Amino acid sequence: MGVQERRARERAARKETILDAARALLLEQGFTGTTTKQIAEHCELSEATVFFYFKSKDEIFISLLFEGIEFWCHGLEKIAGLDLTPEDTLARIWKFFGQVHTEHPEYYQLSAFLARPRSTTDVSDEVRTDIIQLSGKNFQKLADILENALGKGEGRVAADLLWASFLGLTLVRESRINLGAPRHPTDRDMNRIIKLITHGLLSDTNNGERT
Amino acid sequence: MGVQERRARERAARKETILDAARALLLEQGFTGTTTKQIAEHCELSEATVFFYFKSKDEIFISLLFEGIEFWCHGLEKIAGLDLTPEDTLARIWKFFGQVHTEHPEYYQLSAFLARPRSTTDVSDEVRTDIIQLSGKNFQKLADILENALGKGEGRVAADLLWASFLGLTLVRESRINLGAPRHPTDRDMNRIIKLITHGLLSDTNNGERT
Amino acid sequence: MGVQERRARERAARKETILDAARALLLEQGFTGTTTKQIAEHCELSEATVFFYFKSKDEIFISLLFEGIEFWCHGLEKIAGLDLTPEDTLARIWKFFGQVHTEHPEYYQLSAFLARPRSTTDVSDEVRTDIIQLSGKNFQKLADILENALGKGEGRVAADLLWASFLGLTLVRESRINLGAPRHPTDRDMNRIIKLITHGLLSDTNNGERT
Amino acid sequence: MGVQERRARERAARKETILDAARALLLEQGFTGTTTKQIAEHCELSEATVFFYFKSKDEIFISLLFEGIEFWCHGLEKIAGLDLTPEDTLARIWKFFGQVHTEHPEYYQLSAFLARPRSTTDVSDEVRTDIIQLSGKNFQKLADILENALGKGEGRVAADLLWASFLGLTLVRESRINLGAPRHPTDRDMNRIIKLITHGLLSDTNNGERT
DNA sequence: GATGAATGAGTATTCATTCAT
DNA sequence: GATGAATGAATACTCATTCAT
Repeated sequence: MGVQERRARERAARKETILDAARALLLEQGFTGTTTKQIAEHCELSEATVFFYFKSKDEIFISLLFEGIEFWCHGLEKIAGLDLTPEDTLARIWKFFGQVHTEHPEYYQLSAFLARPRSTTDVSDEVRTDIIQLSGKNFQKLADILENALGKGEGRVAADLLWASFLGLTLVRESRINLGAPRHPTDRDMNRIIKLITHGLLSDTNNGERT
Repeated sequence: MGVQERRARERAARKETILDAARALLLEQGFTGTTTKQIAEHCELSEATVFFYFKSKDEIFISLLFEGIEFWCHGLEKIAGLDLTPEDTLARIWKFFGQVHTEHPEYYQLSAFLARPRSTTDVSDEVRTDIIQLSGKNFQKLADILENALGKGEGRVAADLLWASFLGLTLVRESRINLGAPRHPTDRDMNRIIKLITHGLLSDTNNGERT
Repeated sequence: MGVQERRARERAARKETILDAARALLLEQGFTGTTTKQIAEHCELSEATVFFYFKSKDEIFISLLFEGIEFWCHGLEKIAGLDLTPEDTLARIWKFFGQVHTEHPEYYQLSAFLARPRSTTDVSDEVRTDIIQLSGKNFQKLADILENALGKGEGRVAADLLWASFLGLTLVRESRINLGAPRHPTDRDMNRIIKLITHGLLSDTNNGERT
Repeated sequence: MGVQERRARERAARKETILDAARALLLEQGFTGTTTKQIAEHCELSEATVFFYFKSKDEIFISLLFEGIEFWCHGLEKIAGLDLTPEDTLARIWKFFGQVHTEHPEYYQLSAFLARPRSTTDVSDEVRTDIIQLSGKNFQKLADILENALGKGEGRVAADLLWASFLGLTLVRESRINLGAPRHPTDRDMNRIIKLITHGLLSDTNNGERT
């Protein structure tokens, strides 16, 4: 028994090692830009061993994605359980986004991977459905939290705004050549921005459907 | 002379054809995912001809980037020349972002391309500097426009917020599998969001440096 | 024009070079045993060049097969046009089988290739249908020739017997380790055998359906 | 001792399991087309275990071959012991060939395997010699039986003819795409053919060495 | 005995790029 | 100018085999 347990633990550890390598490389080079050889070298294993643990390159990145989705799920559940003022709720969410970015920085890139249109070895429909469903649930949870905090049926739009802003800022911040600002947004900038958004969301009394 | 002129025109036209093909493919498949063969087929030329007009694959995408930067430059200059209320300025900028996305949708993707760290045929330092400088100027122009409209030294932060929000929303909107919301933000959502941002930026009186 | 013609000729010649290499290797090592690298080395081209002329490994071997089928077709047509005694007809056919074996010795092996059950990049249904149809026509032609010579509705069975005997003898003759006889059948043996078969077919008066 | 015996029996049984799997796969996919992983999966063992019982992939197929050779040997001895008319002898041999094909259908394919010229882990010379010797003995036995039945020094040629015809017919019959006849030879066809051959062999009075 | 893990050497195929015509 | 032909270096993935437990 002890043997089997240890084996399972070791196996899990190796898998995680491989995922860590893939994560790092994905961030720097994107999906097509990352090769299985690089991944293997990065974790000092032979390519064949990588394929012993994962059936294909795709499977590696899908595993990464599921890890990210789960991280989201836990984080949002924790926030939902807290009892905070609207302002603090927004701040807390923003902070959580930062954590996602710290611990699963590849999460943003993965959407690009899944967006590939006609790739050959494409993700199976089953997996695709799982991803969509789980992601959808996560987003709904975020919208619910915001709806609770803000009321006014703005939860969904607020979720869009927060999530997209953070995503955009993150991308800008990470790219080595900044196509926009001559310096990347700092943490202070980020704080300033969430305050502006908060302000917009909270003081927004006279909204409505005047498209 | 007339002959030379015509030649130059034809040459420019051919180059544009190639760039159009590259643009379309870049959007669907990313930089590493797009092959020179695909580009050649897409514009019904031989690969060798593509390489006659552009020294390398990288050069094609860099040209694309410069086109985008120029588009930005013109657009922002036009906006700077207008005399609008703060609210309308924000709306106008948001609308312009939409135009960038319509006519140079690849612009967002290109940052990923430039972010590659150790690519072999890497962009020359000279080119890199050009890109940074021109992009920086553009961003500064945006910040100036916003500073004029809002005052309070918030131009730079406002520029970050607007640009990042739009970038994030765009990415979310374009990805085929939505990792966030179960449905992609609509134009209506986009409008709603710029209103929220506007609100935040304009009514934000008691801001300051209380991180 | 001259240029294009020459190009076409050169192209055809190169293709034939590759096919020759493939033919030789197929005979020695079978389909899965023959690698594209070997083929390339054998005709002193790079692997990439081989793939420039043929879309895939499969395509190479299918081309080989079609060459063989065509060779059959021509040969049988010629025989059908002759006016020979039954005995000479059989001898002529047997001799033709020998020619097939000399000039397209791989033809026999190719059936094994096509027999592969669940191969991934399998032959397209279209191609498969072509092969079956053309081969079937060839066989029918053989059966017709034999029916003309022998009468008695034995054409089909005679065709089976001749063809299978020759195929079997050829395989036995080519294998390096003989699983049967301690020496391989010689040309003299082959002649002796066709005489025996001829005898059986011609003197066979009291046949019938007494299974 | 009882323990040792049981062990030996179990060991033999395991080996046979592996050989059965290899046999089945060999038939469908050929030697190079069959992988040790497939063999292991087919008999629900780990690959490592397969390699515990057999030193190499080659050894597995060689064992298969020796089984076939032994089957031949027993079968021919039995026939040699019978006292039959020439006609019945031929029929009996033909029937035996059918049994070989039923119980050791891979036997035919194995010649191809052994024919490989420069395979890396090639069969040792010792083994090769064994195979040749044993096969040779078998064939000689067949020739002797036929010589006894037919006289006239035709035993060897008759053996060639019978064996090759059957081999050829079998191959044609098994291939999924028939390169020859539009339908595969049936049992009835097979019977018809042995009658023709019999006829040829028995009534052949005026033969001789007039090549 | 049995097996999970590990790997060096392949395996078909693709890619960006060059060059002679 | 334009292109068919050619290729070295990759690229994802497989294979037979070994070894520690």
